[in-house]
Amino acid sequence: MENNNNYSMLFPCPSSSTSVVGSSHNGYSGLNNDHQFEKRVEDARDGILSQINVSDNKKKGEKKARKPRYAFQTRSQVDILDDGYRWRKYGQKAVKNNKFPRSYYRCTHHGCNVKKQVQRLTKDEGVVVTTYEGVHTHPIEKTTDNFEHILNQMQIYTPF
DNA sequence: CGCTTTTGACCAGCGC
DNA sequence: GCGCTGGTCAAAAGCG
Repeated sequence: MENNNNYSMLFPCPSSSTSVVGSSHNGYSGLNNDHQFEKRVEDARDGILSQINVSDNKKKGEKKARKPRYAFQTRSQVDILDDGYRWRKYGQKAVKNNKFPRSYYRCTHHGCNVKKQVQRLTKDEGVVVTTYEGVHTHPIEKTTDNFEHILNQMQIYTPF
């Protein structure tokens, strides 16, 4: 992963968080290929979940099939990190530990019930924690061009 | 006209 | 048993 501090012109969106997912959807094709990346992210999820964990089953002694959760921290000015899929915001809640509200997004796919939640750190506004829930079973219909740029501006922290 | 976003309320689960 | 936090859904408004 390359740590590029340049992320100013990467996002074509002006400043609103609505136009990104609504009118112009960018594309990519990396997440599915970055299994190793997800693995690390999965590990990091545990640590992050300690803060945002709610009612989900624990890691041990679970009988039911838990949905894969991938959490990663991203350095971005914008909360909305377009990964190529269409996301519909279905809720927003504020967490006590964070002064910033957490946004809940859901994939608007037909049968694709992938959920995504974005949370910012109170300490560092520039750090955005994105947690993906579920796996996309639908191919991406867009180009990787934009996501490649986004990846460059993404600094994945793997302290574990 | 369609789609997405927004805010509030409700429900569920867990803790004490 | 009650309270609290977190999560989800619902209805309405705005924008493209």
